[in-house]
Amino acid sequence: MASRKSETKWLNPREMKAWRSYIIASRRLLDALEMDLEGHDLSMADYEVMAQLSEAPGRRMRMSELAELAMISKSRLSHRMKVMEKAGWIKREECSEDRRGYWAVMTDKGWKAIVAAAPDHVASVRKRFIDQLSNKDQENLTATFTTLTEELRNQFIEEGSK
Amino acid sequence: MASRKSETKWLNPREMKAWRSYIIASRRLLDALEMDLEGHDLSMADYEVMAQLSEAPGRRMRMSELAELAMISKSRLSHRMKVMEKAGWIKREECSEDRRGYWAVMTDKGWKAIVAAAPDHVASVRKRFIDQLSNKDQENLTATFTTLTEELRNQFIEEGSK
DNA sequence: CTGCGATAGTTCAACTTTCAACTATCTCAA
DNA sequence: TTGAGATAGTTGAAAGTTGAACTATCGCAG
Repeated sequence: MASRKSETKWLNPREMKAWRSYIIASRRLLDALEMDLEGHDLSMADYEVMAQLSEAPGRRMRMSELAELAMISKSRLSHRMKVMEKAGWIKREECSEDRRGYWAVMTDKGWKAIVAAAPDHVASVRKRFIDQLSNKDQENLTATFTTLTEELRNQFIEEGSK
Repeated sequence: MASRKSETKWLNPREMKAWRSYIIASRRLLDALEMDLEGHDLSMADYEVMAQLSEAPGRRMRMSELAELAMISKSRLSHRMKVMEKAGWIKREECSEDRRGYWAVMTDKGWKAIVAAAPDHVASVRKRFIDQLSNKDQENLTATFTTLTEELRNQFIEEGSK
Protein backbone atom coordinates (compact mmCIF):
# COMPACT_ATOMS: atom_id res chain seq x y z
CA MET A 1 0.00 0.00 0.00
CA ALA A 2 2.02 3.01 1.17
CA SER A 3 5.59 3.16 0.02
CA ARG A 4 7.95 2.14 2.78
CA LYS A 5 9.87 5.37 2.32
CA SER A 6 7.14 7.99 2.43
CA GLU A 7 6.23 9.36 5.82
CA THR A 8 2.73 8.44 6.84
CA LYS A 9 0.28 11.26 6.45
CA TRP A 10 -1.82 10.76 9.55
CA LEU A 11 -5.35 12.09 9.73
CA ASN A 12 -5.69 15.61 11.10
CA PRO A 13 -8.46 16.31 13.61
CA ARG A 14 -11.01 17.32 10.99
CA GLU A 15 -10.30 14.19 8.96
CA MET A 16 -10.27 11.96 11.99
CA LYS A 17 -13.63 13.26 13.15
CA ALA A 18 -15.13 12.67 9.72
CA TRP A 19 -13.80 9.13 9.55
CA ARG A 20 -14.70 8.13 13.10
CA SER A 21 -18.15 9.66 13.06
CA TYR A 22 -18.88 7.93 9.78
CA ILE A 23 -17.65 4.52 10.83
CA ILE A 24 -19.28 4.57 14.25
CA ALA A 25 -22.65 5.79 13.04
CA SER A 26 -22.56 3.26 10.23
CA ARG A 27 -21.88 0.34 12.54
CA ARG A 28 -24.73 1.34 14.81
CA LEU A 29 -27.06 2.04 11.93
CA LEU A 30 -26.42 -1.28 10.23
CA ASP A 31 -26.80 -3.14 13.51
CA ALA A 32 -30.14 -1.44 14.13
CA LEU A 33 -31.41 -2.20 10.64
CA GLU A 34 -30.41 -5.86 10.97
CA MET A 35 -32.23 -6.10 14.27
CA ASP A 36 -35.34 -4.52 12.84
CA LEU A 37 -35.41 -7.17 10.10
CA GLU A 38 -35.04 -10.12 12.44
CA GLY A 39 -38.79 -10.40 12.88
CA HIS A 40 -39.09 -11.27 9.20
CA ASP A 41 -36.31 -13.86 9.31
CA LEU A 42 -34.20 -11.77 6.98
CA SER A 43 -30.72 -10.34 7.09
CA MET A 44 -30.00 -7.15 5.18
CA ALA A 45 -28.14 -9.21 2.60
CA ASP A 46 -31.04 -11.62 2.12
CA TYR A 47 -33.45 -8.70 1.97
CA GLU A 48 -31.37 -7.15 -0.77
CA VAL A 49 -31.39 -10.40 -2.75
CA MET A 50 -35.15 -10.74 -2.40
CA ALA A 51 -35.79 -7.08 -3.20
CA GLN A 52 -33.69 -7.22 -6.36
CA LEU A 53 -35.35 -10.41 -7.47
CA SER A 54 -38.81 -9.02 -6.79
CA GLU A 55 -38.14 -6.10 -9.13
CA ALA A 56 -36.80 -8.19 -12.00
CA PRO A 57 -39.05 -8.93 -14.99
CA GLY A 58 -41.02 -12.06 -14.20
CA ARG A 59 -39.42 -11.99 -10.76
CA ARG A 60 -36.64 -14.10 -12.17
CA MET A 61 -32.99 -13.42 -12.66
CA ARG A 62 -29.81 -15.23 -13.54
CA MET A 63 -27.71 -16.12 -10.53
CA SER A 64 -24.70 -14.11 -11.62
CA GLU A 65 -26.68 -10.98 -12.27
CA LEU A 66 -28.43 -11.31 -8.95
CA ALA A 67 -25.14 -11.76 -7.14
CA GLU A 68 -23.76 -8.68 -8.81
CA LEU A 69 -26.78 -6.50 -8.04
CA ALA A 70 -26.94 -7.68 -4.46
CA MET A 71 -23.18 -7.15 -4.17
CA ILE A 72 -22.38 -10.59 -2.81
CA SER A 73 -20.18 -13.38 -4.17
CA LYS A 74 -21.63 -16.09 -6.37
CA SER A 75 -20.68 -18.66 -3.81
CA ARG A 76 -22.47 -16.82 -1.06
CA LEU A 77 -25.55 -16.37 -3.20
CA SER A 78 -25.54 -20.05 -4.00
CA HIS A 79 -25.51 -20.94 -0.31
CA ARG A 80 -28.20 -18.44 0.59
CA MET A 81 -30.38 -19.59 -2.27
CA LYS A 82 -30.19 -23.11 -0.95
CA VAL A 83 -31.61 -21.82 2.33
CA MET A 84 -34.26 -19.70 0.64
CA GLU A 85 -35.22 -22.57 -1.58
CA LYS A 86 -35.73 -24.74 1.48
CA ALA A 87 -37.90 -21.95 2.92
CA GLY A 88 -39.93 -22.06 -0.29
CA TRP A 89 -39.15 -18.48 -1.22
CA ILE A 90 -37.40 -19.17 -4.48
CA LYS A 91 -36.82 -22.01 -6.87
CA ARG A 92 -34.19 -22.59 -9.51
CA GLU A 93 -34.94 -23.28 -13.14
CA GLU A 94 -32.59 -24.42 -15.82
CA CYS A 95 -31.75 -21.86 -18.45
CA SER A 96 -32.31 -23.05 -22.00
CA GLU A 97 -30.29 -20.29 -23.70
CA ASP A 98 -27.19 -21.02 -21.65
CA ARG A 99 -27.15 -24.46 -20.21
CA ARG A 100 -24.47 -23.67 -17.67
CA GLY A 101 -26.84 -21.24 -16.04
CA TYR A 102 -29.92 -21.12 -13.85
CA TRP A 103 -32.77 -18.77 -13.25
CA ALA A 104 -33.53 -17.79 -9.70
CA VAL A 105 -37.30 -17.53 -9.63
CA MET A 106 -39.26 -15.97 -6.80
CA THR A 107 -42.22 -18.05 -5.67
CA ASP A 108 -45.56 -16.71 -4.47
CA LYS A 109 -44.49 -17.46 -0.97
CA GLY A 110 -41.29 -15.49 -1.52
CA TRP A 111 -43.26 -12.60 -2.94
CA LYS A 112 -45.50 -12.60 0.10
CA ALA A 113 -42.48 -12.65 2.38
CA ILE A 114 -40.85 -9.63 0.76
CA VAL A 115 -44.13 -7.73 0.51
CA ALA A 116 -44.62 -8.30 4.21
CA ALA A 117 -41.09 -7.24 5.09
CA ALA A 118 -40.76 -4.20 2.86
CA PRO A 119 -42.99 -1.75 4.76
CA ASP A 120 -41.29 -2.57 8.04
CA HIS A 121 -37.88 -2.27 6.48
CA VAL A 122 -38.69 1.09 4.92
CA ALA A 123 -40.09 2.30 8.24
CA SER A 124 -36.87 1.15 9.85
CA VAL A 125 -34.66 2.93 7.30
CA ARG A 126 -36.74 6.05 7.84
CA LYS A 127 -36.64 5.97 11.58
CA ARG A 128 -32.97 5.05 11.90
CA PHE A 129 -31.61 7.13 9.06
CA ILE A 130 -33.62 9.17 6.57
CA ASP A 131 -35.88 10.98 9.01
CA GLN A 132 -32.80 12.02 11.00
CA LEU A 133 -31.46 13.96 8.00
CA SER A 134 -32.63 17.31 6.67
CA ASN A 135 -33.34 17.60 2.96
CA LYS A 136 -30.06 19.44 2.60
CA ASP A 137 -28.26 16.65 4.49
CA GLN A 138 -29.78 14.15 2.11
CA GLU A 139 -28.67 16.09 -0.93
CA ASN A 140 -25.14 16.56 0.37
CA LEU A 141 -24.95 12.94 1.23
CA THR A 142 -26.17 11.83 -2.19
CA ALA A 143 -23.61 14.02 -3.90
CA THR A 144 -20.75 12.88 -1.70
CA PHE A 145 -21.50 9.18 -1.78
CA THR A 146 -22.37 9.01 -5.44
CA THR A 147 -19.00 10.52 -6.26
CA LEU A 148 -17.36 8.15 -3.82
CA THR A 149 -18.90 5.09 -5.45
CA GLU A 150 -17.63 6.22 -8.84
CA GLU A 151 -14.17 6.88 -7.50
CA LEU A 152 -14.03 3.49 -5.81
CA ARG A 153 -15.07 1.83 -9.02
CA ASN A 154 -12.32 3.67 -10.89
CA GLN A 155 -9.77 2.64 -8.31
CA PHE A 156 -10.95 -0.93 -8.59
CA ILE A 157 -10.63 -0.95 -12.36
CA GLU A 158 -7.25 0.74 -12.24
CA GLU A 159 -5.86 -1.66 -9.66
CA GLY A 160 -7.31 -4.68 -11.40
CA SER A 161 -5.38 -3.88 -14.57
CA LYS A 162 -2.03 -3.50 -12.85
CA MET B 1 -42.20 -2.19 13.69
CA ALA B 2 -44.72 -0.17 11.69
CA SER B 3 -48.29 -0.36 12.85
CA ARG B 4 -50.32 -2.68 10.66
CA LYS B 5 -52.86 0.06 10.12
CA SER B 6 -50.72 2.98 9.03
CA GLU B 7 -50.00 3.29 5.33
CA THR B 8 -46.35 2.79 4.53
CA LYS B 9 -44.55 6.02 3.85
CA TRP B 10 -42.28 4.94 1.02
CA LEU B 11 -39.10 6.80 0.26
CA ASN B 12 -39.44 9.64 -2.21
CA PRO B 13 -36.78 10.00 -4.92
CA ARG B 14 -34.58 12.34 -2.90
CA GLU B 15 -34.71 10.02 0.09
CA MET B 16 -34.18 6.93 -2.00
CA LYS B 17 -31.12 8.42 -3.64
CA ALA B 18 -29.66 9.35 -0.29
CA TRP B 19 -30.23 5.88 1.14
CA ARG B 20 -29.02 3.94 -1.89
CA SER B 21 -25.95 6.07 -2.51
CA TYR B 22 -25.01 5.75 1.14
CA ILE B 23 -25.49 2.01 1.35
CA ILE B 24 -23.77 1.22 -1.94
CA ALA B 25 -20.77 3.45 -1.34
CA SER B 26 -20.45 2.05 2.16
CA ARG B 27 -20.43 -1.55 1.00
CA ARG B 28 -17.76 -0.80 -1.58
CA LEU B 29 -15.73 1.29 0.82
CA LEU B 30 -15.74 -1.32 3.56
CA ASP B 31 -14.86 -4.06 1.09
CA ALA B 32 -11.92 -2.03 -0.19
CA LEU B 33 -10.66 -1.27 3.31
CA GLU B 34 -10.88 -4.95 4.25
CA MET B 35 -8.92 -5.94 1.17
CA ASP B 36 -6.25 -3.35 1.88
CA LEU B 37 -5.75 -4.83 5.36
CA GLU B 38 -5.41 -8.41 4.16
CA GLY B 39 -1.66 -8.05 3.73
CA HIS B 40 -1.36 -7.55 7.47
CA ASP B 41 -3.55 -10.53 8.35
CA LEU B 42 -6.12 -8.25 9.87
CA SER B 43 -9.82 -7.68 9.42
CA MET B 44 -11.24 -4.26 10.16
CA ALA B 45 -12.75 -5.66 13.35
CA ASP B 46 -9.44 -7.11 14.50
CA TYR B 47 -7.68 -3.89 13.59
CA GLU B 48 -10.12 -1.95 15.72
CA VAL B 49 -9.52 -4.28 18.65
CA MET B 50 -5.76 -3.94 18.32
CA ALA B 51 -5.91 -0.19 17.82
CA GLN B 52 -8.05 0.33 20.91
CA LEU B 53 -5.81 -1.92 22.97
CA SER B 54 -2.68 -0.15 21.75
CA GLU B 55 -4.01 3.17 23.00
CA ALA B 56 -5.02 1.95 26.44
CA PRO B 57 -2.76 2.73 29.43
CA GLY B 58 -0.19 -0.03 29.67
CA ARG B 59 -1.63 -1.44 26.45
CA ARG B 60 -3.98 -3.49 28.59
CA MET B 61 -7.71 -3.43 28.93
CA ARG B 62 -10.49 -5.44 30.48
CA MET B 63 -12.26 -7.71 28.00
CA SER B 64 -15.66 -6.09 28.46
CA GLU B 65 -14.36 -2.59 27.97
CA LEU B 66 -12.46 -3.65 24.89
CA ALA B 67 -15.53 -5.34 23.44
CA GLU B 68 -17.55 -2.21 24.03
CA LEU B 69 -15.01 0.16 22.48
CA ALA B 70 -14.49 -2.10 19.49
CA MET B 71 -18.26 -2.48 19.16
CA ILE B 72 -18.31 -6.27 19.08
CA SER B 73 -19.96 -8.80 21.34
CA LYS B 74 -18.08 -10.30 24.27
CA SER B 75 -18.45 -13.71 22.69
CA ARG B 76 -16.93 -12.56 19.45
CA LEU B 77 -14.08 -10.81 21.23
CA SER B 78 -13.39 -13.94 23.22
CA HIS B 79 -13.07 -15.97 20.02
CA ARG B 80 -10.89 -13.41 18.28
CA MET B 81 -8.66 -13.10 21.31
CA LYS B 82 -8.07 -16.83 21.24
CA VAL B 83 -6.80 -16.44 17.68
CA MET B 84 -4.71 -13.38 18.49
CA GLU B 85 -3.28 -15.09 21.51
CA LYS B 86 -2.21 -18.00 19.32
CA ALA B 87 -0.60 -15.49 16.98
CA GLY B 88 1.29 -14.10 19.97
CA TRP B 89 -0.24 -10.64 19.67
CA ILE B 90 -1.94 -10.55 23.03
CA LYS B 91 -2.01 -12.50 26.25
CA ARG B 92 -4.58 -12.70 28.99
CA GLU B 93 -3.82 -11.97 32.61
CA GLU B 94 -6.02 -12.59 35.60
CA CYS B 95 -7.42 -9.53 37.23
CA SER B 96 -6.74 -9.34 40.95
CA GLU B 97 -9.30 -6.62 41.73
CA ASP B 98 -12.12 -8.57 40.15
CA ARG B 99 -11.45 -12.24 39.93
CA ARG B 100 -14.16 -12.89 37.38
CA GLY B 101 -12.26 -10.74 34.93
CA TYR B 102 -9.19 -10.76 32.73
CA TRP B 103 -6.86 -8.23 31.27
CA ALA B 104 -6.19 -8.36 27.59
CA VAL B 105 -2.55 -7.36 27.32
CA MET B 106 -0.85 -6.45 24.07
CA THR B 107 2.53 -8.15 23.60
CA ASP B 108 5.56 -6.64 21.92
CA LYS B 109 4.78 -8.71 18.91
CA GLY B 110 1.24 -7.36 18.87
CA TRP B 111 2.53 -3.83 19.17
CA LYS B 112 4.85 -4.39 16.23
CA ALA B 113 1.98 -5.81 14.21
CA ILE B 114 -0.29 -2.82 14.78
CA VAL B 115 2.54 -0.33 14.27
CA ALA B 116 3.27 -2.00 10.95
CA ALA B 117 -0.37 -2.05 9.89
CA ALA B 118 -1.40 1.44 10.97
CA PRO B 119 0.37 3.50 8.27
CA ASP B 120 -1.01 1.30 5.54
CA HIS B 121 -4.48 1.40 7.02
CA VAL B 122 -4.41 5.18 7.31
CA ALA B 123 -3.18 5.46 3.74
CA SER B 124 -6.03 3.19 2.72
CA VAL B 125 -8.65 5.25 4.58
CA ARG B 126 -7.22 8.35 2.95
CA LYS B 127 -7.17 6.98 -0.53
CA ARG B 128 -10.57 5.29 -0.39
CA PHE B 129 -12.43 7.88 1.62
CA ILE B 130 -10.96 11.00 3.20
CA ASP B 131 -9.05 12.30 0.21
CA GLN B 132 -12.19 11.95 -1.89
CA LEU B 133 -14.00 14.47 0.31
CA SER B 134 -13.59 18.25 0.39
CA ASN B 135 -13.09 19.92 3.74
CA LYS B 136 -16.69 21.04 3.57
CA ASP B 137 -17.80 17.48 2.82
CA GLN B 138 -15.90 16.29 5.85
CA GLU B 139 -17.50 18.88 8.09
CA ASN B 140 -20.99 18.15 6.84
CA LEU B 141 -20.41 14.49 7.26
CA THR B 142 -19.11 14.87 10.80
CA ALA B 143 -22.13 16.95 11.76
CA THR B 144 -24.61 14.57 10.18
CA PHE B 145 -23.14 11.35 11.48
CA THR B 146 -22.37 12.62 14.95
CA THR B 147 -26.01 13.59 15.33
CA LEU B 148 -27.04 10.25 13.89
CA THR B 149 -24.97 8.31 16.42
CA GLU B 150 -26.55 10.24 19.25
CA GLU B 151 -30.02 9.68 17.91
CA LEU B 152 -29.41 5.97 17.47
CA ARG B 153 -28.16 5.74 21.03
CA ASN B 154 -31.29 7.50 22.25
CA GLN B 155 -33.49 5.16 20.26
CA PHE B 156 -31.60 2.22 21.69
CA ILE B 157 -32.05 3.41 25.26
CA GLU B 158 -35.70 4.23 24.69
CA GLU B 159 -36.48 0.87 23.12
CA GLY B 160 -34.49 -1.01 25.72
CA SER B 161 -36.66 0.40 28.50
CA LYS B 162 -39.94 -0.54 26.87
C1' DC C 1 -23.46 -13.08 57.48
C1' DT C 2 -26.32 -14.95 53.45
C1' DG C 3 -28.19 -15.55 49.53
C1' DC C 4 -29.97 -13.64 45.17
C1' DG C 5 -29.64 -11.01 41.11
C1' DA C 6 -26.15 -8.89 38.26
C1' DT C 7 -21.73 -8.99 35.89
C1' DA C 8 -17.24 -11.06 33.56
C1' DG C 9 -15.94 -14.02 30.60
C1' DT C 10 -15.90 -18.55 28.13
C1' DT C 11 -17.82 -22.37 25.59
C1' DC C 12 -20.69 -25.12 22.56
C1' DA C 13 -23.58 -25.82 18.72
C1' DA C 14 -25.78 -23.89 14.94
C1' DC C 15 -25.37 -21.04 11.31
C1' DT C 16 -22.95 -18.01 7.84
C1' DT C 17 -19.23 -16.66 4.95
C1' DT C 18 -15.05 -17.41 2.35
C1' DC C 19 -11.97 -19.55 -0.75
C1' DA C 20 -10.41 -22.78 -3.75
C1' DA C 21 -11.55 -26.71 -6.38
C1' DC C 22 -14.65 -28.72 -9.43
C1' DT C 23 -18.17 -29.74 -13.42
C1' DA C 24 -20.31 -28.24 -17.28
C1' DT C 25 -20.93 -25.36 -20.97
C1' DC C 26 -19.76 -21.67 -24.02
C1' DT C 27 -16.83 -18.85 -27.30
C1' DC C 28 -13.90 -18.14 -30.74
C1' DA C 29 -9.47 -18.14 -33.09
C1' DA C 30 -6.58 -21.05 -35.80
C1' DT D 1 -13.65 -28.67 -35.74
C1' DT D 2 -11.31 -28.45 -32.18
C1' DG D 3 -9.37 -27.29 -28.27
C1' DA D 4 -7.91 -23.52 -24.95
C1' DG D 5 -9.49 -20.29 -22.11
C1' DA D 6 -13.46 -17.96 -20.15
C1' DT D 7 -17.83 -18.11 -17.76
C1' DA D 8 -21.95 -20.10 -14.82
C1' DG D 9 -22.75 -22.06 -10.96
C1' DT D 10 -22.10 -25.46 -7.07
C1' DT D 11 -19.66 -27.74 -3.46
C1' DG D 12 -16.87 -28.87 0.68
C1' DA D 13 -13.93 -27.62 4.14
C1' DA D 14 -12.18 -24.13 7.03
C1' DA D 15 -12.85 -20.03 9.38
C1' DG D 16 -15.80 -16.66 11.51
C1' DT D 17 -20.02 -15.21 14.00
C1' DT D 18 -24.05 -15.65 16.95
C1' DG D 19 -26.76 -16.59 20.93
C1' DA D 20 -27.79 -19.17 24.65
C1' DA D 21 -26.08 -21.75 28.41
C1' DC D 22 -22.70 -22.10 31.73
C1' DT D 23 -19.11 -21.09 35.66
C1' DA D 24 -17.37 -18.06 38.74
C1' DT D 25 -17.37 -14.03 41.23
C1' DC D 26 -19.28 -9.76 42.89
C1' DG D 27 -22.23 -6.54 45.51
C1' DC D 28 -25.67 -5.47 48.27
C1' DA D 29 -30.40 -5.75 50.69
C1' DG D 30 -32.19 -7.81 54.49
